[in-house]
Amino acid sequence: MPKDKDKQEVRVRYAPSPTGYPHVGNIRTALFNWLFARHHKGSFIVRIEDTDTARTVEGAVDAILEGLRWLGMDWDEGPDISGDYAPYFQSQRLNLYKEAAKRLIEQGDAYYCYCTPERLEEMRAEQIRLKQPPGYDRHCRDKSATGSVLKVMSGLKRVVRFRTPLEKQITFTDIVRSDVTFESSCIDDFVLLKSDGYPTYHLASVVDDHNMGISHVLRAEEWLSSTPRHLMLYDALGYKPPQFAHLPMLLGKDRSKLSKRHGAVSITDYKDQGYLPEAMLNFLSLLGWSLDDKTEIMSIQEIINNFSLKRVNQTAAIFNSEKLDWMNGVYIRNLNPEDFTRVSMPYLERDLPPDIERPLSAEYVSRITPLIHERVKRLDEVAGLTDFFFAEELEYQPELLIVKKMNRDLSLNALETAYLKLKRMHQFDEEAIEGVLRPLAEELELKVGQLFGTLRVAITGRAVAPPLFQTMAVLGQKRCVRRVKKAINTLKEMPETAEGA
RNA sequence: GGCGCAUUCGUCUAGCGGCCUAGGACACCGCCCUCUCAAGGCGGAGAUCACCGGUUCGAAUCCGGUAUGCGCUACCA
Repeated sequence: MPKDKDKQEVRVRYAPSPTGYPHVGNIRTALFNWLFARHHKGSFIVRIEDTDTARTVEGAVDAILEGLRWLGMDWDEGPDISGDYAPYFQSQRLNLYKEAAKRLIEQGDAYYCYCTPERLEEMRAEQIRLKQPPGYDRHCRDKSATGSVLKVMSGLKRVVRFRTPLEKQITFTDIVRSDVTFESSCIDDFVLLKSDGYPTYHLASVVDDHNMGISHVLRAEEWLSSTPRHLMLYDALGYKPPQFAHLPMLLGKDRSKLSKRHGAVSITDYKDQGYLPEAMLNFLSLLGWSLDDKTEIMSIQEIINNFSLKRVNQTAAIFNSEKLDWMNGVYIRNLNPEDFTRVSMPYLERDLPPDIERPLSAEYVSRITPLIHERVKRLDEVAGLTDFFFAEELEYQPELLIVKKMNRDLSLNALETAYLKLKRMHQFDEEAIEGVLRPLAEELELKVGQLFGTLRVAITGRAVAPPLFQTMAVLGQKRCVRRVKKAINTLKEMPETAEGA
């Protein structure tokens, strides 16, 4: 047989359930599916698994799609754009599942179960008490169907359960974990159709993956133990199963499943904190996958070109945001000045104190942002790093004005001398300022660090700030002179014996 | 409890029988650069490759067991 015969088109799917925010672990799964599809020039499909009516959250679908869009992941078929296998909401495909369930019942591979939740709970409690493996006791498995007509007529709720083969070995080859074997004797008669008419994940995903022509199922490792159930369903339904690849999970710092108490877990949180989508995508791609032993910073295209399930590892990874911060800094520094200003703007508008006039001047901002560009790891730091450029008046912590190896009088003298010099300047650009201040240090017999440090506090109100001369040039002569004056006054109000911080 | 998967520096990872006295990156420490902070450069510390046996001339790499972690064991996905 020619090789190409069994080479099928790659069709993968991301199948989130809209029960909350788009979790990064979940998004990482979406990413691997997307990378796999794009690498193989296949299709990436988004399918909404809204079969749990109780847990469905309003707006969750939009948030999920928004997360994908933000990262630049596009889909070929999905809830908003439809496609050849529409609809892409499972809640709109109920007939398909019902038909499948009906067929299984007729074939004898499934049956109605009338056990009440109360009975099931009691049964489970008893099993746990007796240290038996919990699971459905197959109470309704071999009940004749004749009695059920009466039960249905009397309004009794029922579910459809799979008639799990009692003794069967299920072996499959997982792309990332190779051969895995399960005994069907350890699997109970799981529910296929719930009493509300909705399918469980097991039935719905099998029916849809088959109907939508999915070639590879790439999902998190937590699904590994469910795979034999799915395989039995494929078998009973006469479907050819797809290939499976179970991806390593994402864990929190304490090695437990990543959740809200570990901090930000929603992809939207990362956007809000000022991570660039390219950095986020690069970082996420490296959680469980690697190109080689050294390459880390890669463009989306490079990742797509090189992505392979062969290089996906089997170990769960701890989501470590320190490294993300570093990587985001790299991406920020790689931005050209215009782009950095552009991406910073929304964060400035959002984070600067409310008393600062809006909208911000784009021209003014574009003169400030280059001064902090290489210092930023996250865009939500930008406002805190630059607020003194926008404030009219500064409030000083007096002790900051006395830098190390200085005292009150020395500082006062330095500032007063500088004040006079600055006031008299005709040109106020970076070179001119440096031309005045550098000789001044010598004149005052101070180290440049002492003079510039003192001035830095006077000009910015803080001990750590962007380079002095550039900062002053952006602020302008008037404001600089005014601030130095205020610093002088602040120092004068201090007792003569005052010490620096 | 049962079943399954996993186990290399604190973290992300490279490694697929000899290239490993285990490589890279983040974080950390030191030095250089320097007006502070960053960025950058250089250097350092950090992993008896979970443990115990076996196979082999030779094992992080193959096999078995143990331990630990994680997952599943719902009318949740």
